[in-house]
Amino acid sequence: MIISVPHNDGVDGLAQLIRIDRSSPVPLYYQVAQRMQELIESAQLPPGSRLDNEIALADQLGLSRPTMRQAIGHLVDKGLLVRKRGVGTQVAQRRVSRQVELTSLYDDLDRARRRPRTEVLAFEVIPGPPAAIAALHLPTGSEVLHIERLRYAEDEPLAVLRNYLPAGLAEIDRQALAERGLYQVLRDSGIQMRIADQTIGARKASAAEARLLGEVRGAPLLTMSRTAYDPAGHAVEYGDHVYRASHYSFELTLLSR
Amino acid sequence: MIISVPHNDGVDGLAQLIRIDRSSPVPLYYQVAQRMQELIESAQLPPGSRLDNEIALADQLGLSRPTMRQAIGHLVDKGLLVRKRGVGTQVAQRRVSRQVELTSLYDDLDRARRRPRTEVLAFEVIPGPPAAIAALHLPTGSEVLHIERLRYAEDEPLAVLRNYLPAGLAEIDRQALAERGLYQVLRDSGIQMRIADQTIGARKASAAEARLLGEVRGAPLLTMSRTAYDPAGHAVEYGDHVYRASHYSFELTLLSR
DNA sequence: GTCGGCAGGTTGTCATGACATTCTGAGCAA
DNA sequence: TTGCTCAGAATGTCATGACAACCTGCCGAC
Repeated sequence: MIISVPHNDGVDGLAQLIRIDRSSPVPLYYQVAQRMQELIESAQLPPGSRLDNEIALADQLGLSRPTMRQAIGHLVDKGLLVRKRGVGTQVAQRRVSRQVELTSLYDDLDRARRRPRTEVLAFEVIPGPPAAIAALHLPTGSEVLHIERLRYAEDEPLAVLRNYLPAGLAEIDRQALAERGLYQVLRDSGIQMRIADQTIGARKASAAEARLLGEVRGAPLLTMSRTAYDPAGHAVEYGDHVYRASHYSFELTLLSR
Repeated sequence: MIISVPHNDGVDGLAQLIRIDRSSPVPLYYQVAQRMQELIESAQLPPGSRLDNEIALADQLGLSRPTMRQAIGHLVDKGLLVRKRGVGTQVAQRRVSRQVELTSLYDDLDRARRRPRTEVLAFEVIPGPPAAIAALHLPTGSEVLHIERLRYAEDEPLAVLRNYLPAGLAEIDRQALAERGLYQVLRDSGIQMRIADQTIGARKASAAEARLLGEVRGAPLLTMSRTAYDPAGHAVEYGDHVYRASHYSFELTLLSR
């Protein structure tokens, strides 16, 4: 009788599914990581399947072991792979839903094909309100660009977005804001965002908010205030947003360690 | 006249502030990373200060460059350091507030000295409700441990916590739950949690919830449902929590890329 | 039959060396 | 004075080699 090897869902020909272009400027480890992520997300590498050991994989792909390890480590950090010393490397059991990243609401809606639309309610340079000044770590009395927008999804009002940016940070066009998300506009201006602090809470809608959002007064709203920083740690944006709780919720993935 | 070197807040004797113990089982890169994190958090390495280059640092500490890079990379991932190719490595401008991790509310309150207290309302094995079954990816009809708790902070009711765990996952003592947080109890049982999916929303309080939490009916509540997975990707816990919006908000730090 | 030790396999850590890429600033030329 | 070029310096990438720590399963001893 033939005993089937337990848990052996191994993929022998992983190397055949990955092509490496050594003339590309894209780093080798990144090419491998990206390709492996595609394979995992397309279920060609199903959850639970075991990879060959690092040395064999590196050998098959014509890479060194550190490079292969770097690729695998990248995916382990993302939670797509699980490594166990003395055992091996497996594809993690579940598909990871995309992490809530430093994206704007607009990008999220756009990806979800929810037909985002934006109405710019205010767009002006003003002396910074104390809350914005404090969040952006600016000297008292500094001027800020104040933006207020009403965001729709599928022609239904969804959120009121108030944002404050240091005046003169970037060339921002009011028209661009009506067509794209703030974060996309910032990125197009060369502003990078690396870290953000968020606070998520809830409260009742004021009369004005209820009117804008098509809710009754006192309806529960989800609130999110966020300060975003560039790679050097300088604050570039402070936002104070309210969402219709009946139409919106935040989804996020936490990684431990 | 002496021209001061621009931006040179360099710390020469970094090596003198770091001691490595080669006989320790703790990896060298980790010893270095941990010590550097201490120095940054204690402002002995102030924000903006520049580190020596990797090769010099490695040399000063008697390490190889890859090891030194691994230590620095660790802190870059945490957002404590900023690396720029061709330029150097600097301490990031702002102090990073602690990331919302896979901690329970109890741990957070305990750390904040808010005197958490727990009242266990329900503790029973039941046939799994559909929502819990789906979240935990269990076969229909499976039994689950159902826990319902009322959490206080400083003798003020704060949240109603409903949790579901696969039956028989761990030895859980009702008494332990009254004294510690669920996550601490799970960790003590050897259950590890690596990834969690969370959804945060808001809604009005039901009559029962309002009574438990000392709010009026219709008061805004913050809701959080979470499914936590162990390193292998198996669901270990599903929680459905409601918080008094007037007393609680979520704070989290997002890192991009 | 059960327990414990041992061997083999796999990932974790660390060192050394080399070259590529990128940024900054000094110095030269217009 | 202004703009361009280039050298220096720093990080980014990759290769090779070696040993350590850990897990699993086999196999022998009791």
